[in-house]
Amino acid sequence: MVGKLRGLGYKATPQRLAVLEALAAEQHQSLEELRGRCPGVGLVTMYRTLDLLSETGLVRRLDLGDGPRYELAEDHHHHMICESCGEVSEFEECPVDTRSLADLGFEVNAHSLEVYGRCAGCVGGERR
Amino acid sequence: MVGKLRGLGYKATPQRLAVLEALAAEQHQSLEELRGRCPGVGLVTMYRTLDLLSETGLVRRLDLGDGPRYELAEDHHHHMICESCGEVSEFEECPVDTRSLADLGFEVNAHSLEVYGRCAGCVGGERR
DNA sequence: TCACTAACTGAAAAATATTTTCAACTACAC
DNA sequence: GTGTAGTTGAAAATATTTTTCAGTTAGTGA
Ligand SMILES: [Zn+2]
Ligand SMILES: [Zn+2]
Ligand SMILES: [Zn+2]
Ligand SMILES: [Zn+2]
Repeated sequence: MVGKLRGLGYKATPQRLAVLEALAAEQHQSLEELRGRCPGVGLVTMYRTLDLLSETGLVRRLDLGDGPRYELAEDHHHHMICESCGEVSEFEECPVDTRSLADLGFEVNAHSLEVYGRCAGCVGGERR
Repeated sequence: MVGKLRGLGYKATPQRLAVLEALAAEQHQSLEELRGRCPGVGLVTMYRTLDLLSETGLVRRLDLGDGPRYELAEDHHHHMICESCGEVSEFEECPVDTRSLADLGFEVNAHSLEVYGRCAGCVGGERR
């Protein structure tokens, strides 16, 4: 990670390392959650660092319904969002086949998929 | 549309009808674009109306990379976003198969998919 | 090891975006 | 028509993000 940053010509500052460490603690954190894990890092630097990490591809910015959230872009995965309890969970098996888009002349680089519904807990049990 | 609103217990005010008409003019508009088509409707009412329409399911709120955008939720479709020229286009054929999520106990209600890459124009031609 | 410099940081201010408040207004059921 | 719950919009409050700029620092190379 540090190597990748430096390879791109960026400095590996303590602030950037702190943000990376905060991101590693949990997926899908909001700016404020990340900030809680990075006392010491200024707000402006949080914004700038998340922008920079997003541009390098190390981090993905998500829109899961509430404000922006961030996660380390380690593997390809998607999100299931429970509309009853709000839980966000991930799944690895990719149910998307974009090959047909090639017929339209579109060259696919990436995709994002979010699935909305009710999680196992809410289906099985109590919550409406 | 008016019927659906009233059926849910909401009033069909001129402001709401104006917003619906603005939405019908073009898909994927930002708040400011919509506002341009609704002179006469106050900013607060724009926010409230778009919230309300999103909740009823008449309208979808999108995140295509820049700020929020809105579209009438008429048919099921997805978006291709060209990373070179920014063009957003739609495609109808749904390349998502969420059946495997049932094995995880998740009850799927809806999904959203965005595909990123380069559009036919940019692939064929000039733009980097 | 040390100095140099481009890159970086953070406080403050500015710019934007969104939500709350509340008094006045109106769609529509009766 | 009347009554009333629902609706509107201006202003104010709040939240979010960007810009500025003077001071700091990581990393390079002597
Ligand atoms: Zn995730
Ligand atoms: Zn996928
Ligand atoms: Zn669309
Ligand atoms: Zn689909």
